[in-house]
Amino acid sequence: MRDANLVAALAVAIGDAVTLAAESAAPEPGPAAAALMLVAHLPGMSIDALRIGVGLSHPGAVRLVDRLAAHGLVERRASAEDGRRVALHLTAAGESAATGIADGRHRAVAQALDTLPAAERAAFVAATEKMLAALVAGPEDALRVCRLCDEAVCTRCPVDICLGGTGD
Amino acid sequence: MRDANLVAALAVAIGDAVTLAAESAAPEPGPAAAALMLVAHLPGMSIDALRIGVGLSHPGAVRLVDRLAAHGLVERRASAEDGRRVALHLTAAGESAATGIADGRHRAVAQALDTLPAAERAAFVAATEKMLAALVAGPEDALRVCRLCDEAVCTRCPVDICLGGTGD
DNA sequence: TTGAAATACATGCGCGAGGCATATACCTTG
DNA sequence: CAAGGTATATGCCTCGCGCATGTATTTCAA
Repeated sequence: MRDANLVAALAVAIGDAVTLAAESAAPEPGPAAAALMLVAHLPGMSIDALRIGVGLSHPGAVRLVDRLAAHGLVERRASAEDGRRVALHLTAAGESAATGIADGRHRAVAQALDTLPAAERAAFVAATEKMLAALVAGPEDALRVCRLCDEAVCTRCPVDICLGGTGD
Repeated sequence: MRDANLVAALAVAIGDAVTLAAESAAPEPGPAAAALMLVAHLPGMSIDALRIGVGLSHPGAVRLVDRLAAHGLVERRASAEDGRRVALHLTAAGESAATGIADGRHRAVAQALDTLPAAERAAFVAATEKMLAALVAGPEDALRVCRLCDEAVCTRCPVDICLGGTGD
C-alpha cells in the first residue's frame, strides 16, 4: 500500500513536470504538445491515429490539427495509398517546436534522476523498462504511452519490442 | 538521455492509469478527484489552498467547490478563526468517493509494481522516496504532489519530512 | 459492375469549464 | 478609526470539446 502510494506520487510529480515543460514549448496548453511529438515520431500518420494517441474524440483531433496548421506547425498532405486519409507532417517550425518539447521533457526528468548515484540509477531504469513493457497491452496503449517520447533517443524501446517490433 | 526518456514514459503511463482510475470514481473529469483527495487529506482547508493544489485560478476553484457541493460531496463551513475563510469538509458521500479514488489509484500502480520481484521492488521504492523528496521545494509543491495521495497509507511521508514535518 | 456498408475526414451546434475583471466581507496595521 | 491587504463570490466572455451529421473514398457482396 505504502509502496504504491509513493510510486503514484512520484509519477504525479514527474508527470506534472513533464507536462509543464512540454506545454511551455507548445503553442497552447493541453494535447497540442503530445500531437506534435506524435507526428514527429510517425510522419504521415492519420488524424485517426492521432486521435487515439492524444485521447480526443475525432472532431476534437480535427480541430486540434486545424489549430496546429494555423500556427504553421503541421501540414495536411494527401495520402498516396488512401484518398480518404490525411497524411500529417511537421513543418520546419513544427520540428523545432518538437525538439523544444523533447528537451524540456528530458530536463524535467533528469532533475529527478540526477539525485540518484549511478548504481541505484541503473537499477531504477532497469525496473522502469520492465514495468513499461508490462503496462502496454496493444498498439493503442503504445500510441498513448509514447505520445511525448523523444524518438531520437528511444533505442531498444521496450514498448516497441513488447509489440513485436525491433525497438528502433 | 535514454534513461530520462524511459522514466518519463513510465511516469506518463502510470500517471494516465492513476488519472483514469481517479476520474472514474469522481463526479466529473478534471481536477474534481484531486480536490476531493485534498479535502480528505486536510479537512477544514481553505479554497485558496485548494486552488494551489489543483492548479486552478481562484474563480475556477470556487466553481469547482460549487459543483462538488451541488453533488453533495463537500460542504462549506464557517471558519472559526477567520470570518473570511471557508472551511471545506467532506460529506459522508464525499468520504466514500475519496476512498474509491484512493483504491483506484492503488490498483493502477499495483498493476505495474507487481511485475517486479521483491528485491527489485524494494530498491525501486527506495529510489522513489529519494527522488520524491528532492522534487519538492516548498509547501505549494507539496500540495500539488500530494493532491491524489492516500493519507491513510502515507506514513513516513517523504514530502512531509522534506518540509520539516514528522512524516505522519 | 453496381449498389451497400464501412472508413476517414470535416462541420454545425450547443455545453460547460475556466480565466479576467470586479464586487463584497473580513482581518490587520498604522 | 481609516487604509490596505486577504479570502471568497459573481458577471461576463472565450474557447476547447463532444454529439450528431454530412461528404468523400475505399471495400465488399451479389
